[in-house]
Amino acid sequence: MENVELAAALDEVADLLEIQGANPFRVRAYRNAARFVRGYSTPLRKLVAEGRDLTELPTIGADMAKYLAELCQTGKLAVLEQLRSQVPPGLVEITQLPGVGPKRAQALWKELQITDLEQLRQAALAGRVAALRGFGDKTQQKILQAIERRAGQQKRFLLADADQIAAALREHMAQAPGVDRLEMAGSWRRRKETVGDLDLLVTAAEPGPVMDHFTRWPSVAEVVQKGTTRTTVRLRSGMQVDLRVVEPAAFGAALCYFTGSKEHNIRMRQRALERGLRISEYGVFELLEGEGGERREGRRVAGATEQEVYAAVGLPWIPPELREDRGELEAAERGELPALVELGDIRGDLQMHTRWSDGKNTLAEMVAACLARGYAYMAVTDHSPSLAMTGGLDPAKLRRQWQEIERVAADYPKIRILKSMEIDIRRDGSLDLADELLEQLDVVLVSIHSYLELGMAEQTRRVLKALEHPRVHILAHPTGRRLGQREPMQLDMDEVLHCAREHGVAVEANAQPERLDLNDVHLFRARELGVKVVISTDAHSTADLDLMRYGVAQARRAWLTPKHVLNTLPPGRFLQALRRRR
DNA sequence: GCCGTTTTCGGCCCGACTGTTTTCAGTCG
Repeated sequence: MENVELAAALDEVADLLEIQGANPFRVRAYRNAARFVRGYSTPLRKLVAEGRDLTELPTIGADMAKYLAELCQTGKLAVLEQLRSQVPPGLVEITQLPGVGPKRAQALWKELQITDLEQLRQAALAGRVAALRGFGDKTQQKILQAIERRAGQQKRFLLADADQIAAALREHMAQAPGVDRLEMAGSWRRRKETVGDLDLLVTAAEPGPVMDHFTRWPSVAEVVQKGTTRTTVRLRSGMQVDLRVVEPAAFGAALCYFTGSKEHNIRMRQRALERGLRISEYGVFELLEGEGGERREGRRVAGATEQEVYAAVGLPWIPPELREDRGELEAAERGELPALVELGDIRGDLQMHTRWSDGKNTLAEMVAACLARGYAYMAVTDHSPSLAMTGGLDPAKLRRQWQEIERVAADYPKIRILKSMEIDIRRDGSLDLADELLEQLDVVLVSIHSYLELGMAEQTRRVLKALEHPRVHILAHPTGRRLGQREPMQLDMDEVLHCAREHGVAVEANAQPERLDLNDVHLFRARELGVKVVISTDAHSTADLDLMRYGVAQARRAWLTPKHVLNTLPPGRFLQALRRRR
């Protein structure tokens, strides 16, 4: 059982306990554990198999350790089975409706015997929901609307799509009356692979006109709520946007607060309390002891900038990509925050396609585009023959491509064009190109495009076999996932990463917005194990070369510095490092 | 249920908005 599955089980326990009305702190304990497990880079099943003491991990106490071991060893969790028999699982879906939380879900269940969305819809249509205590006509109406459009509203957006909406929003809001500063916060700023909503933060003398300007944006489909400090709208695209207006003296505190993550903020506030301070979106305040021992807020000691807020609790500024409570506060405390890799550090792109296979641009166009981006080298990685539908290159065609590479190279002496190929890993783990040709390539990139649904054992063996081939340099988009479209392959990633390290093979951080493969958690694990990483765009056009920033963003979320990323090296050292096998 | 130079009990982050209420609970981020 993989970490994400363990986390899902713990989250479901939390959901069901919450509907039961359990102690909220107990519920939180399950959620904290689930969140930790989901983001933890080492598979817990391995630690369990080794008999390690899981209670040494944060958020895991005696009970959680027992449950995790049970899940790893049996695939089941008795506590969860029991809860499912006590609480109808359909209620969980009901709590996911906006405006319906555990309390109302429980009322619907106990008072009206409602256990799923369809029953709720019927009850609401019949007007029985509005009659419940704590509900009313408006709530009933909202519930109905939420059920009707449920499919559209749950989705998360690819980071690249969110970027487009964010840019348009920024342009509109920059023209709002009296707007001074304007920043996008939230998971967008932390560069998460998908974004659920956008948080826009502005400073303005008067909030009213700014809120009005915001709700008049043509892309707005519905104003969800509107106040003097916060307004929420839903766009025609389905994206929800929150606008907050704050005073300049609180801008940094608000930016921290709305950037999150929630867990990072909680740790920051706890840290503040330990120092006799209180952090809110309005600033960092002294806490004074009142007459009766109660604590009241004193003067504001920080708030205008993020740097100030962190400094107030004795920390350096922490890059947004790290704010996930994955050890960044501790690292900041020790003065060991990583100097994260930046787009400008990248010296070459190592996966791209041309018209020789399924790319849209010619080789010469791709070379000129790479040069324009300041790269010192690039790898031309058209597909191998078995991917017929992409126009994969057979040996004869490959040799003709080499001739063209040599011709084009003569015209572009400032960039090194590396002969390469994205070679398909066949079902049995063998490679879709003869050894004799592999030997003539500068860079050998391998990846899987077929039989994605094999079981974990077989799929893992297949990849390991490919990595053991002495000519292989890079494993591209290792899990094959496509966000929102295709689940990752069943793959024992820890085995794969260990094997990659053993054989000196680099793993790719594919920058395609719907791939981002490996993801941040796997890249973090690669870094821990000392596996080499390359960041590549997998470009199919010159424009795609600009996707590099999405790969870099995920690498940053994985704490990678330039020294972890091979394609930050100059050409000579890059090739040396790439070919160093162990 | 977790956690501890405020340790084995008693805490556990903070504020805005809405709707249903007559002073606040529920939900959300």
